[in-house]
Amino acid sequence: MRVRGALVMQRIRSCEVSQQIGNTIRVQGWLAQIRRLGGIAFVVLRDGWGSLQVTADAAALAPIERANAGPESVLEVVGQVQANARAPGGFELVTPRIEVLVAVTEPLPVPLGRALAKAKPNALLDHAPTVLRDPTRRAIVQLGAAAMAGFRRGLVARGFTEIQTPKIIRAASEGGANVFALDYFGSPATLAQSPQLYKQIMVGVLERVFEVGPVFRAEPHATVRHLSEYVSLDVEMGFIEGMHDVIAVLRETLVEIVDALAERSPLLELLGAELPVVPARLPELDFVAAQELVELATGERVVGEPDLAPAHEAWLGEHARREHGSDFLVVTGYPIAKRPFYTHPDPARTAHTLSFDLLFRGTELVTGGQRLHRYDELVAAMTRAGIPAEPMAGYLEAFRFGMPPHGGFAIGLERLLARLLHLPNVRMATLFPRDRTRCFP
RNA sequence: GGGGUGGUAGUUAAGUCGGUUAUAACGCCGGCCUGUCACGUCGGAGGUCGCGGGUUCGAGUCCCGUCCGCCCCGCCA
Repeated sequence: MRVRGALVMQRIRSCEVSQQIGNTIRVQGWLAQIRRLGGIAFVVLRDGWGSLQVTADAAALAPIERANAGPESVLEVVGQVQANARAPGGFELVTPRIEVLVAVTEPLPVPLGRALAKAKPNALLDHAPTVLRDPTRRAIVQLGAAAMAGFRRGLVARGFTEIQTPKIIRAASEGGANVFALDYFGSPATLAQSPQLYKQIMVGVLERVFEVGPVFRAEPHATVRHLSEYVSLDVEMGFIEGMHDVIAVLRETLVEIVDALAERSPLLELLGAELPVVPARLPELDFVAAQELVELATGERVVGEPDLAPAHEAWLGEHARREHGSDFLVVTGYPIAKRPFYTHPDPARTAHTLSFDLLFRGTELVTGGQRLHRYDELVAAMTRAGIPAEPMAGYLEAFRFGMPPHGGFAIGLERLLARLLHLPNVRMATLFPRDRTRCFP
């Protein structure tokens, strides 16, 4: 191994350095910080996997001084890995030879590090391209990746096939006018609010399917739990006996997600996250019973209302914590008036449905349920909802030619992360959030 | 769409009853410091107080208008 000459040393990633004790290695990354103590200085080098302390004397820092290289400059360092109990992680790079690959000479718009915790959300989002480099911000991204990996792993193990459905579609998938319209070669089209209709069609093909992908909502809401574009973790499965088969898969999927997150415990610790325990059976509450509980506790008149208000969901979240020791609560049997046309009514009480919401720490995280699968019933439901059949011809074709009893659910990824990590705003769980007033960076 | 609230240095905030040169912390720059890991310490630079108009001897502060953001509700994951 030679530092100079025809042989180029292999680049070592920060996460591999602990296996290189005693070796002279080459590392590359960003200058996170220099702590100067006079004759000795500690250079913190960050790469895509973590960070590494480089211990340098004044002479070794000369290239940085010459280039006037400030925070976020891109560096290459060749040095020897030395075990040292005084170094973070128990090792450091000594006798370094530092080369400045890209010198950054202006201060960051939002300094990384401890100041970040106090910055306003807007400043963080405006400067996401650099702010995301902060270890706490990128940990959120990494945990999101882990959650998606757990979701996929669990479903694949249960015989589900991952699909990708179109995001440019003819008609609104959920009904309602809150869709983004776009020009499709001169014809009107919209961005998909949900893969709902397509994943149902695919139940007729593969029985069990799932999708990880973006959905688009043009609702003019402005709250800490809404985005105009978010990632939906969608599941749909055929040949169910009833809604509880769907809830069972949801529970198992949550276990898989939590397990995958648990494998990233350093990231969880960095963010102070507490993983929820998924109970052996998710606590369930009927919609009307939930309303009665809220009414009894708060004195507000809520029985008879078609939906639960966010404040009531928060109360129910605390109720689940108190009574069941659970961060999760399944609310079943929502009124049919507030559910989309494809929702299966409850045969025992037709004003209610075989559908459910999953509350996670008091926030609506999942919606799911059993769907209508008989063609005639579906057409009747569409007629009642005032949905024209013509744009839905493809959807209806699947049902005309035999669909089994089926159901599914969708998890909002950013909401999961926001509640998991106690983020004040769902926007903080997104790389580049889109909302009513933000379409940049 | 309705309601509430805010805009002061790169970032976060203070600024009293309208009164002299608009403060502080972090960040940035410079000095000192050989085991830091929120390093410490001394000094320095950095401002169209969102914008426009008005009241006043005098406006960050009061009034009117305007722009932009944030939070809540409706709706939703």
